[in-house]
Amino acid sequence: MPSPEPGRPVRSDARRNRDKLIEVARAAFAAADGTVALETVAREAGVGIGTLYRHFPTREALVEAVYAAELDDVTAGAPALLAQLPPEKALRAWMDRYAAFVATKRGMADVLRASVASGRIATPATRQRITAAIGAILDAGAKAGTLRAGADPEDVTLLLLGVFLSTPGEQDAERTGRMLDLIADALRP
Amino acid sequence: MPSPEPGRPVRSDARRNRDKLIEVARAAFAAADGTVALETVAREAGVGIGTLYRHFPTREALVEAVYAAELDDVTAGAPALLAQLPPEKALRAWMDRYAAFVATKRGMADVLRASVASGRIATPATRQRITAAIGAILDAGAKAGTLRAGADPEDVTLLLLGVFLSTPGEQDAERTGRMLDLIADALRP
DNA sequence: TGGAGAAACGGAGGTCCCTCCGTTCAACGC
DNA sequence: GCGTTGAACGGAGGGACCTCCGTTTCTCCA
Repeated sequence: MPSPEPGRPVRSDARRNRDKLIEVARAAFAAADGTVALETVAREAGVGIGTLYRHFPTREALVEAVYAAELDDVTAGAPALLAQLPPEKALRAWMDRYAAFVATKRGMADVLRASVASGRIATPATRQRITAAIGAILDAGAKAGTLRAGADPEDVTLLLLGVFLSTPGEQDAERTGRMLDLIADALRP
Repeated sequence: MPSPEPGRPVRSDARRNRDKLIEVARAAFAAADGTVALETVAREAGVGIGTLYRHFPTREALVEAVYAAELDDVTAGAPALLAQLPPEKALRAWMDRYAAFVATKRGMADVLRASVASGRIATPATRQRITAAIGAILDAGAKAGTLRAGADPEDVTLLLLGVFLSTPGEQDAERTGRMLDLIADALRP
C-alpha cells in the first residue's frame, strides 16, 4: 500500500519505522484538536526525532503519507461521478467530496496550513493526482460543451486549495459551499 | 497616522515603542528573504520581547500594522477605478492591484501564510476594509447588471486570499492572473 | 560464519516562539 | 514637588522545530 519505491531494497528497520511513524501520526492527527508535536509522534513510535525527519523531511510529507491512501479514494471517485452525472455536475459533486474529506481531517487541514506557511508547497504526488482527477472532469466537460475548454486543472487545484486554506475551517460549511459554487460557475463555458 | 485609538490617552512610552517596533519591522520584512525572528525585531527596536507581544499579540497583528497604511491605499483606490471603468473591469483591475501589492510584499505574504497556519485568521480591520472595497465594486456591478447580484463580498475576499495563499508566490504572476480571471468570471451574472 | 560498508538511527543542541509575572515608570491629583 | 497607581516593560523559561553527526545495525558477499 505504501509507495512502491522502485529505487532500492529498503532496509527492514527503515520500513518498520516508517510504517510505525505513519500509524502513530494517523492516530495523533485524528485525536488532536490542535497541533501535534512531531517529537511526540517520534517518541510514541519509539524512534528518535532524527529518524522521523529523515523519513519525512517536512510536516507536509508526513501528512501526505498519512492521508495518501484516503485521498486517493477521493480522486479515484471521479470516474464514477462522471459516469453518473454530466461533467459540470460531477465537478461540483467532486468538489464537495474533496471538501468533506478535508473537513473531517481537521488535523490534516491544520498541518496543511502549517506546511503552506513554510512557504514551499512543493507539488507532492497526491496533489498531482488531484490535478489529474480535475483534469479528467474538465476534459469531459469540454467535450460535452458544458465546461470551458482550456482551463488549467492545476489552477483549479490551487483555487480549491486556497478555499480550504482561507476558510477558517470551523463550521463554515455554508461559506465553503458558496465559494465552491463560484469556482464551479467560473468554469462554465 | 497610526490608529486614533479613542479609548484612553496612550502612555507616551507605549506609543514610542509601538512606533519604533513598526519601523523596525517594516525594514526587517522588506529586507528578509525568509522569516523574520520577532526577537530580533524586539531587540533592534530596543525593547523586550514581552513588549513586542503586548503590542502585537500575533505575528499577523504586527504585519497588519506594518502594511495597514499601504493596504489602505489599495482599498482606497477602488472608487477611482469605478469612476474610470465599468464595474466588471474595475473589479479585475482592482484584483491586479491587490495582487501586485501582495507580490511586492514578500515578507508580508510569508507572514500571512504563517498567521493562517496558526489556524485563526480572525478578521483584522484591514480585511474588513478589503471586503468593503470589494463590496462597493460588486454593488456597482449589480446595479449596472454586469456583475451578479447577491455575491457575498467576504466570500470574494477569502477567494482572493486563498489565491495568494495557495500560490507559491515566486514568479507565478501568470498563474495568479489566470486564477483571478476565473474568479472575476465567476462573478459575472 | 565473519566482516565491511552503507544506510539508518537517535538525540544533543541551537533557534525561535510565546507566556507569565515581578519590576519600573509615566500620568495625574494633591 | 510628591505620592499613588495602574499601565507598560523586559526577560527568564518551557516547549517545539529542525539539523548535524557520531553510533548502531542491517545486508550482502566471501
